[in-house]
Amino acid sequence: MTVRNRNYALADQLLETLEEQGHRDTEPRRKVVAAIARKNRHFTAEELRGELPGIGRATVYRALKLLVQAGALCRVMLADGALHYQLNDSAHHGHHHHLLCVHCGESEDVQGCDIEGQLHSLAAARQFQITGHWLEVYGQCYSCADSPALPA
Amino acid sequence: MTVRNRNYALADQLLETLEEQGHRDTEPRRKVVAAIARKNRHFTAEELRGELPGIGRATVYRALKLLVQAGALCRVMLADGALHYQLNDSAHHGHHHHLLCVHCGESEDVQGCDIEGQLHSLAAARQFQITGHWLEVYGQCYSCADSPALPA
DNA sequence: CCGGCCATTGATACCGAGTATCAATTATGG
DNA sequence: CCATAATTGATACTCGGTATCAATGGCCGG
Repeated sequence: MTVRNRNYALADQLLETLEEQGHRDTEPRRKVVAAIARKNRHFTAEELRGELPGIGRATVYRALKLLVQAGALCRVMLADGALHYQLNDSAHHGHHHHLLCVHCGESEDVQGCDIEGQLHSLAAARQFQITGHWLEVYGQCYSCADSPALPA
Repeated sequence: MTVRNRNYALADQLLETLEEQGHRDTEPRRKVVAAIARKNRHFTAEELRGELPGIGRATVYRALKLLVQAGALCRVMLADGALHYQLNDSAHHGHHHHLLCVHCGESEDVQGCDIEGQLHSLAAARQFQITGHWLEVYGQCYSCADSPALPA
């Protein structure tokens, strides 16, 4: 499949997700979703908005919110505290974490970790009932590990 | 020790921390630090600022930044994404996590967890070199567990 | 196929959390 | 006590996000 086709397919899939949630298929929404589908990395709201001149600010933010709620996008917090959005590949729609490369910005998903279990036993000792958690992991990915490191 | 005295002592301690880092002992700084010392829970920057009329906005934010850098304060992210500040009790100046009660807002520190170890072995398999992480845990504390639960 | 209802849009304004700038002030060391 | 350097606070700006509200336009039922 060509890149062009993959993006089209992804955009359609995202739109479909929104429709399943009872949201309408509108022109501005199509454009936002298409721009997101073109992304191969996490991005900020403003970055996305910059690629969508003519589309209202609120519309972009609303679309992002809906897609996060639908589980198609997730928010990732970078090491510097910046909040980015990232497409959830369809296999990872559920709860998962990220290994974020502070060097190249790449991110890998992590699912098979039993942090949950560990947290629960820890919390049990304090009679604290865990309902959720947020975890981001920062470091260097395989391809960046050899490269000259970032200044400490 | 009375509450008043405890707060004074804490405020002095915070000021001292700043001086150790080479920062000056100024009137506005004293006031900011005193307001922080009065807090027994995490707070937002604007909340703090509201308690300091007459002190410039930038000054409040600058003081917060310095105290975070000095390790006397830490930033905690609430379940709703709001960023708060919290006094580090002197025993927990190093890296630690929080059990945040979404009901009463109380927070407990966690240190003795070996999430690190777990993350490292996980990352090793992917040849990812971890340099840091960010974790917040949400739930209900002991005293809130019996109380009528929040609407799901 | 059409009309109406209601979701959606986008402009505007607002908020919270910061940061940059810069002239005026002030703490502090010599 | 003076000079230097840090600090202050006003202002303005950024970024991320939400509230409002009149105007638009998708969609469904007739």
